[in-house]
Amino acid sequence: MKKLILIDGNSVAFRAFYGLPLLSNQSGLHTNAIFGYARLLEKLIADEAPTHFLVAFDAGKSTFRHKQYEEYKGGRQKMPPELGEQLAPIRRLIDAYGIKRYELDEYEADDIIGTMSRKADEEGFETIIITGDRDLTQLASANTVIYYTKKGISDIDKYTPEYIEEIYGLDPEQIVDLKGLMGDKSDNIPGVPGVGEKTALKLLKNHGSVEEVLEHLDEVKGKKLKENLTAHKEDALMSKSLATIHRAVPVDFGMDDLKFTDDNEQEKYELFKELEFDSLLKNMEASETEDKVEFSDERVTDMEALREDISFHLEVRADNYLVHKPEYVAATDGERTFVSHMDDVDPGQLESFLESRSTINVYDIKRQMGLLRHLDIHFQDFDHDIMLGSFLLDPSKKIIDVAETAAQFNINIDSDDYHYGKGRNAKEPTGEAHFKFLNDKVMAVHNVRNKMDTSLAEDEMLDLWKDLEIPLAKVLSEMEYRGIRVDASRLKEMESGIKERLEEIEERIYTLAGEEFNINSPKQLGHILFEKLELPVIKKTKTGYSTAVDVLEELQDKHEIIKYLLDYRTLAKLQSTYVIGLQGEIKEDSKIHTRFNQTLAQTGRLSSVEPNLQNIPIRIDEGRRIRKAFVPKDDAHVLLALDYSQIELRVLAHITGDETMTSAFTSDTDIHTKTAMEVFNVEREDVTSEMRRNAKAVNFGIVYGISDYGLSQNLGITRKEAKTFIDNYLDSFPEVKGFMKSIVQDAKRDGYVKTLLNRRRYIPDIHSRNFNARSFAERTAMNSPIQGSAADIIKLAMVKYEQSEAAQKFNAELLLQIHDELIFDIPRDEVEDFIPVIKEIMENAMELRVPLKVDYGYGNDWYEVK
DNA sequence: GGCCGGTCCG
DNA sequence: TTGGACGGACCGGCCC
Repeated sequence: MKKLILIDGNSVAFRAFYGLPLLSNQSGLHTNAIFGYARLLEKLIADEAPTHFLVAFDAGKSTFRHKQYEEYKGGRQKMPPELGEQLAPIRRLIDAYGIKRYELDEYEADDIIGTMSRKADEEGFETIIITGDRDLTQLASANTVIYYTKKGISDIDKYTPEYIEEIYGLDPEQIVDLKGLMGDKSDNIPGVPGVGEKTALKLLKNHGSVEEVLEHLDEVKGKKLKENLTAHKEDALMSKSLATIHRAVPVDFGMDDLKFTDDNEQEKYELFKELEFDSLLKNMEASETEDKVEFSDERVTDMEALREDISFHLEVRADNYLVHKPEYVAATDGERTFVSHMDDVDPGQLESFLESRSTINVYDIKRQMGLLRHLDIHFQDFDHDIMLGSFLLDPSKKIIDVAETAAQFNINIDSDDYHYGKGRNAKEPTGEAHFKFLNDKVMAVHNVRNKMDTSLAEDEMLDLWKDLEIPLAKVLSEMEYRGIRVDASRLKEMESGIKERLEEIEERIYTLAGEEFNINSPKQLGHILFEKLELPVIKKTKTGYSTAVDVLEELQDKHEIIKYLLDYRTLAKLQSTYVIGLQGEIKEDSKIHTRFNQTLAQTGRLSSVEPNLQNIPIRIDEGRRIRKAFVPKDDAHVLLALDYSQIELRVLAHITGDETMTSAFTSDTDIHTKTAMEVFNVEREDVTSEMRRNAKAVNFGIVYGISDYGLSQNLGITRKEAKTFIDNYLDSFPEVKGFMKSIVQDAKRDGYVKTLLNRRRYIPDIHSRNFNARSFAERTAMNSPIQGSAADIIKLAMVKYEQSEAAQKFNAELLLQIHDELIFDIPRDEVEDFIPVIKEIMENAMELRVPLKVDYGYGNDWYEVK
C-alpha cells in the first residue's frame, strides 16, 4: 500500500506554537513549535507508516491570488517573533527526518498539496493531509483524508467526504461554494454581506453551487438576502475563486521524489541534542537498544533470586498442553534469567515462587495454566498475556510463537520452527543451545510487554485486553481442564447401527452405478454421475465436477442413485467425524477436553479444536442424537444450556438505532415476522410462512453483509428478485441502510472497523481495484462489528459470571461456549435457582438500547437439552 | 504434509 | 466486475 502524508507546513507550525507553552533551550532559542512539530512527525511515522512524505510551505507574500484580489490575507496579525525564529529550525527538522520539503513562488502550500493529492489519487495512493486550515477539507476524497488539527496538534478531526457530508451536508468540492458565499475572515475573503454559514448552507442545499444560486436569484427567499446577493455577485464568484485550491501547480518533482524511509537516526539524534529534546532522545535510545537485542546472560540458579516483576514461561514443543507435560521452565526479571529442566524443579517451590511475585507476564496464559496443572499447580494470577495483546493489535496476524510476536516489536529471536526443526528435520534440542533459546524466549516475552501497553493504549484496547481477554483466558482454562463427560457406549451403539446402514446404501449405489467405486472421492463420483450416467452438469469446481449437496439435490428427480448418495454423505460424515472421531477424543477420565482458540477468529469469536465441540450436529435429528453421548458428570447433575436469542440482530438494532427494529425487540416480537411485515408491507395476520422464511433469509443476509447473489442462492430465487427484497428491506430500515454505507466508509477512512468494545479488524482490501476482493471486504466491514460485538458480549458474560457471587454460591461449572450459548454442568437440585441468576448476568452483560434475551433448557444429556 | 471439496456448527 | 453470502473445524481423497 502506498501511503502519502502531506503537511501544510505553515499552518501546522502555528498550531504547534499555540498548542504548547513557550519552551526554550540553553541558547535562548524558543523551541515549542519545533518540539510540537517533531512530536507530530514521530506520531505520524509510527501510526501511519507513510511510504511518501511532503511538507509544503507558503513561499512568500505574493501569490497569484493577490493579483486577483489585493487584500487577500490582508489585515492579518504579524507573526510573533517567538514563532518566526522557529521557522528555520522547523525546516532543518524536516530535513533531518529525510522528508521532502517544498515551496514555490506565487503559490500557497494549499495549492502544492492540492496538486500532489490529486496525483496521489490518480496513482492509487492513500493520502493523509495534515493542516490547521479548514480550506483544505475541499480535497477530501475516497482515498484522501484531511487531519485537521484543532487546539494544539494532538486534537485531530478527520475530514472524510462522509464527515463533511455529516456536518455540512455538502460534498468536499462544495466547500469552496460555502466560502464563496460566507467568506473567510482569516483570509480576508469577503463573501456576500449578511450571509453566514447557516444561510450559505441553506442556499447550497437548494442550488448546489454559487453559480446556480446566482442563476436562480428569483427563487431566493428574503428581500434583503436577494439584494445582497445581487449586489455582490462578483464578490461571491471571486471569493469562491480565491478559496479554490489550484490543483495543477507546475511542481518540479514527481511522486518518486517523495519516497520516505525512517532511517535518518544520526541526523535526528544530532538535532534533538542541539534542541535539547530529551524525551525524544530517550525514545530513540530505547528503540535503539530494542533493535539490537542483547539479552542478559546473567543466569541464576535459584529462581528466588529474581525480582518481583517477572516474565514466565513453561516450554513443551507439543501443541496440546492438556496432554503433554512441560519440559522446561524459564523466568526473568528483565536482567537475570532462570532456566531449568523440569526434572530439576520442585513443583512446590515453583508454586510458591509464582505466588510470591507481584507481576507475572506470559505468552499464552491458558497454555501456561494448562501446563502448570500437570504439576498439580492451580495458579491463575497472571497479569499480562502478550499473545492476547498481539492478537488484539491485529487479529489478521497469525499467532505462531513468541518469536513472531516479538518480531512485531523489533525483537528478534529464533522461531520455534527453526529451533526445533520440522517434519523429517525435527530435532530434540538439549544442552546449552536449548537453554540459550529459552533464555532469549522469556526475555523476549518480557521486553515485548513493556511496549505492548503503549500500543494497546493508543488503539484504545487496553481495557479489552486487561478486563476481558485476559480474565477470559482463565475462565477458558478452567473449562478446558474440566472437560465434558461423554458416554462412549452410546457412541459405540450408534457406530454399529450406522455402519450397517452405510454398507446397505453402498451396495445400492454400486448396483445403480453398475460398478464399485470410492463414493467418498468427488473425482470418482463425478465420473460416475456426469460421464457414465450422463447426468447434467450443474456446477464445476476448479478441479472438476461439483458433487456438492445443492448440486445433488437438483439432480434428485433425474436418477434414483442421488437419494442414496445424499443419505450416504450424511451418514458418512456422522460416522467419521462424530461417532468415530469423538470416541478417539475421550480421555482416561471419560471426558473430552476441547481447547478453545482465543486468537484465531478474525471477529473475536472463539474456536474449538481437538475436538471441535462447537459443531456437534443439531439441525437434523439423526445427527442430533450424537448429543445423547454428552452427559453431566453424574446422576445428580444435569446439563444446562442458555443461549442468546437473536443476539446479532439485537446488536445491529443497537448499533444502528433503527426504530422499527428496536421497538420490535423491546416489545419482544418475532423479528422475522416483523421484518416480513415491513418488507412486504402487510399486517401481522397477513404474513405467510413463506414471507417469514424470506424475511428470515434477508435478516441473515443483512448480518452477513448483504449481496443479491448470496441471497438468491440461499432462497433459490433470481438475483433480480433478491435485489428487490434487499431494496425493500433497506427502505424499511433506513438506519440499517445508513449503517451499511457508513461502516464501509469508516473502513475506507480508518483502514479498520471495530466492535462495541473497540476490538479492531483491519480491512485492507476495502481499497482493492479487484471487484471480488473489494466486495468481500465490504461485507466483512458490515459483518465484523456485528459478529464481533456479539462475541464481546458473551465473553463479557462469561467473565462477569466467573467474577460473580453466583459462581461461589452455586456448584455450576461452565463447560462449553458455542458462540451465542453457554453450557453448564450443575447439580439437579440447584438448577432452578441458578437459572434466573445466570440469565440475569447474561442479559445484562452489556447495556444496549435493546434488551438482550436468553433462552434455556436442561436435561440428563445434551440431546434432552432443548 | 498440505490442499481441496465436502459437511457440520453459530 | 463473473463469483460470493459472515465466522469456524475436520473428514477422506489426492497430489507432491
